[in-house]
Amino acid sequence: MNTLRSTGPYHHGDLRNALVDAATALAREGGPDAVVLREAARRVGVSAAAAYHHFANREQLVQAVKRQTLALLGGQMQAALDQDRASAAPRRGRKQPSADEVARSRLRALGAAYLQFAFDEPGLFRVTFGPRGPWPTNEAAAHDDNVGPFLLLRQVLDELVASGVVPPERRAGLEYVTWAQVHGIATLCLDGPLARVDRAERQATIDRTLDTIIRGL
Amino acid sequence: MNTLRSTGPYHHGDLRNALVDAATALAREGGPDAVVLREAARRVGVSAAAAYHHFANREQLVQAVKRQTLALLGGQMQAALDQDRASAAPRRGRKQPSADEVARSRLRALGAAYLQFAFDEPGLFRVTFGPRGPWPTNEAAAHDDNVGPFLLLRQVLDELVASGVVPPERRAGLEYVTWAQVHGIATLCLDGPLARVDRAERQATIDRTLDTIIRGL
DNA sequence: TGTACATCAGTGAACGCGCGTTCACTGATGTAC
DNA sequence: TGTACATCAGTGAACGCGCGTTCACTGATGTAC
Repeated sequence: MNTLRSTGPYHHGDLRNALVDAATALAREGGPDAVVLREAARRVGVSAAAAYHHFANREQLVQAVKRQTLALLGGQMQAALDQDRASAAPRRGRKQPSADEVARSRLRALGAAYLQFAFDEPGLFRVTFGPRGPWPTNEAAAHDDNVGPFLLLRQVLDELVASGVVPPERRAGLEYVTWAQVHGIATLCLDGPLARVDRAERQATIDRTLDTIIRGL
Repeated sequence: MNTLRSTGPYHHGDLRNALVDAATALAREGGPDAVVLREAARRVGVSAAAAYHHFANREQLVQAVKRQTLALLGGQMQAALDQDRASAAPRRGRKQPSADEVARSRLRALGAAYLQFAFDEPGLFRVTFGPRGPWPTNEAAAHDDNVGPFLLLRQVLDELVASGVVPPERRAGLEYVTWAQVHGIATLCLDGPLARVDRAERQATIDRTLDTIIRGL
């Protein structure tokens, strides 16, 4: 057992990020109501007042958590797309999938990744897509190779048009229609009537929803 | 100006309902965080402690608001169905719509009514379908001629099967798929990226969503 | 018809809580000269 | 290389708030006899 380090250096050095991480952990553990500025400061080992050198108020801290969460979600959606591409790569003994099959598969992968995130991280999901404060924008969450969830969806929908699955005249606003479908089922599963059904039935409903999204294109 | 009635009768007579109504008004005005037991008591003109003769705790009061809201929603959905039936009634100079057209129209009316309710009553909607506490059950909200939103949806989906629009093998779980679609777009419009777009664009997205629901059947 | 009494539905004061935020302050850091 | 000083990033204590809930109580009601 080591000695407790009761005091660190006077200046933290990266307090802003530390607070966002602590607040994110709170959101993860307990959802919107659990994101408490004082508790985040406590976890970092700093006075509550110190937070006000980095955030104007609690709401700004929460917004930072939302942005971080959206970036995380974007990463997982990108990873799902990458994996989908890898598993569709030509191998001997398997026929090449057609362009429209590929595009459909990518949209499904995107939706499945969104739902997987909701189930893996219900607290973060509820904070990010809850009724309090604006939802984080794709632009705010995107950086480096992470282009953000919304742009990924946009790209895949464009592929669906290019491959002839979606008639161009139906392309407008399709981001929102598809997002709503997948978001709605996430909500029903997390907080609604599907929250208490068993895994298998829930998965069946999810599959049916993804089928319906594809069919509705 | 009349004299202020500073004191009423000692016994209220219908305090439980009065508290639920006051709490519903709070929900309507300010959403989940605004449903404050003390304030509901204040509005009714009664001590906060009196509420505890009718509710075990705040959560029970909120649940009552949710039930009342679901009943209200059910009423409006029923009204929308009635009106749809009336407007589809045979008149001279108009051809009789086919059974599958009728069924589709009814589903659309149901979805439109759900969305209209969300926009008319965002506070109630957020309380009822929010992440805190279970969603009210159809059974709890149904009474008298009000059969509840979920049962209405079920009935209309059955009509879609009967009229051949929906293949029977696709009927299972369809309540949740369609509910999710319409609920998702409500969420995006109320709290999400569509909250800040103008009415026309929002309406266009709603129409596209309803089209997509019908097409996806 | 009258009365004792159990029960019901209120009161008002208080408790304990933990939050967000502000304040006057101080220790640490870095830069101009 | 040293030093004065502005600035930055912390501290700890306090404020004010309003909430949910509990407590001992009292006024009103209805029922048994």
